[in-house]
Formats: sequence, structure tokens, C-alpha cells
Amino acid sequence: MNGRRRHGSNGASRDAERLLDLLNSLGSTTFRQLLWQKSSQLDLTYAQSQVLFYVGDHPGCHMGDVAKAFAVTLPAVTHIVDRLEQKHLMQRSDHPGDRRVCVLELTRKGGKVAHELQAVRIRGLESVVTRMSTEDRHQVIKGLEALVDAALATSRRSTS
Amino acid sequence: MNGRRRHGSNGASRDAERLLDLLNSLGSTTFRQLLWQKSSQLDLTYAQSQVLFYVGDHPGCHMGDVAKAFAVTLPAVTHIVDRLEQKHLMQRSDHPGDRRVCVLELTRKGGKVAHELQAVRIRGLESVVTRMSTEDRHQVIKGLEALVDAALATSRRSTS
DNA sequence: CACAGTTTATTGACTTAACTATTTACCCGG
DNA sequence: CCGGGTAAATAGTTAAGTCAATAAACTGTG
Repeated sequence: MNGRRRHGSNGASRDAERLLDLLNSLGSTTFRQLLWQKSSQLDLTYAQSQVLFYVGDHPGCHMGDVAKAFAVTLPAVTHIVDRLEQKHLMQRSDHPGDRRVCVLELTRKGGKVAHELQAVRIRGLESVVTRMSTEDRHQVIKGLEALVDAALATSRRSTS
Repeated sequence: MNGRRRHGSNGASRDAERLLDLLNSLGSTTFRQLLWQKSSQLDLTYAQSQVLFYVGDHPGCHMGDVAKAFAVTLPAVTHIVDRLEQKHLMQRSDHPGDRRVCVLELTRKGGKVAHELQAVRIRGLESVVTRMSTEDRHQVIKGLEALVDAALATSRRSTS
């Protein structure tokens, strides 16, 4: 059924195009504002918020871990952590056993801010999700899971 | 079937959380590299590529249109267009009938670069999409369409 | 132990991109 | 012709990213 299946690449190409369009819409104005408007109100830039969340989820991580997670160089991380430390949201500590490395942790205040920010982001998404049917929600979640899996598999293959 | 449907908001909240996770994965390293690595090879930053694509899709647009599309201020657009013009990828022209406005267009070279970049992006996504089942592809596309629609509806409501 | 090499992070100098506030140029309505 | 509003540019600042060089500490070999 459903003729025209000889070249899978033809369908894949059209799907890829459509998907690119959708991802662009997603990355654009509407969504970014929905998810990040609160950050600027708290005097946090996008990059600072990202690092705040990462360290919140990975307490005890090193500078290099952050750099790898966001695919930026170490000096970039140094600057961002400097600023988060100035705002008393994050703390560098010594690593016992290797005095070269920094151990990163959120301060109590940092934890509170991260939590609050996450709550706002979820509420923003909720206001969108409640406009969707149960079916559509299920579809987008399942679909994105498959997409992310496929992307990870692809990148693993190409980097190994 | 599938009890626990009394408060829709409970399910919506969990869906929103899951969705946020997925969107974060999408925005992170893997995907950004897949879609934007070629830009830096061509000495184009993320912002410059975005504006290049926008003007390619909207020839004859004004500076203010670009600013609105990306939700940035006009001075930001001025600088980016300056740089694209230096690289001979874009051109400002006079608007006949209103000499305040700039009319933007890609040069022939700019059109070529935009086309090439788009092709690379699609190929990158193809390499991911071909790892997905037909069903999953359909699901993610349909799901994202619903999500984008819902987001646009939400933002229209909140800004009006 | 000593010394060479590697790894981890910081510093400095530079570019790009964003902002606010201000200025310039122009259109339009009285 | 003059004032109000709009489109873009300019000036000055901050943030984030790059590369290159440096500092400090671990590691492993002679």
C-alpha cells in the first residue's frame, strides 16, 4: 500500500524539510519568549540560565563538564561562572584530591532561583499544552522522543 | 480505560515537564551542531545565518521587519546587515516613495550561500530522519504542527 | 626524586551581538 | 512651513564567544 516507496530518501527528504520548518518555528520568537522571558527579568542571560540549570542538575560537576555540555570553550565557561558567582548563585570549591579542578554547586539562593525559573517555564508550556488534545500531546512527546533518540544515535555514529 | 482523568491540569503539567526536557535536548549540543556547523565554516554566525534566511524568504523586506521577526531591536539588525553587506551577501536599496526605509535583498552570492546552507541543514536532518520509522516521522511532524499552532494561539491571546 | 608531558582552569586581547539612549532623515497632517 | 511620528543609524555599554598564552597541579618514566 501507499506506492512510491522505492527511494526511501525521497520521503525522508520531504520529511526533513518539513521538520526543519517546524524546528525553526519552535526556535523562533514565540517559543523563546515563552520559555526565557522570566530569565531577563531576573537579570540572567540565556547562557547564564542554561549553566544555572546544568549545575543544578549536576551538582559537583567541573568547568570542563559544562564546556562539553554546551559545546563551548573553557574561557567562555569561566566568564559565565564568574558572573553567576558575583550574583551569589553559584560556588566554586576545591576538589579534594585534584587541586586543578573546580567543583561547582549552586548556592541556596541559586537553587531557589533555578527552581523558580523552572516553574515559570513549565507554567508557560502548560498554557500551550492545555490548548492541545490529549492525542496531540501524546503524539508530540512520542515523536520528539524518537527524534532525540535518532539524533543521539546519529551523532554517536559520526563522532566515533 | 486509563483512569485518573479528573483533573486535566495534572496530566498537562506532567506533559509540560516532559516536553520541556525534550525541547532542551533538542536545543542542546547535538542538534545545534547538526544544523549550524556549516555556518561557522562559511564565517557566518548564527544570527547572520538567520537573517540571511529571513531575507531570502522575504525579499524586499525592511529593517524593521527583520527586527520584529527575531524580536530584537533595530540597532542589532543594523549591525548584522552591515556585516552581511560587507561580505557581499546582502544589499540595502532605497525604497522608492519612502526614503527612510531600506529595502533588503540577497545578492546573487547571498542567494547561493543561503541555498547551499539550507541544503546542508536538510541533509543533516535527513541523516537523523532516516533512522526513524515512518510512523515516528509522521508522529513528530503532526505533533509539532499541533504544538506550534497551540503556541501561536497562546501568544496571540496573551499579546492582544 | 626529578623532570617532561598532559590536563584544568584562568587571563588577556579581540569579535560579534545584544541593549538603551540619542540623533538624523523623512513623511504627513494641520 | 512647522510639529509629530516613524525608519534607520550612531554611540556607548555589557555579555558571550573565540584563540593564544600562562599557571598550577597531576602523572609517569628514568
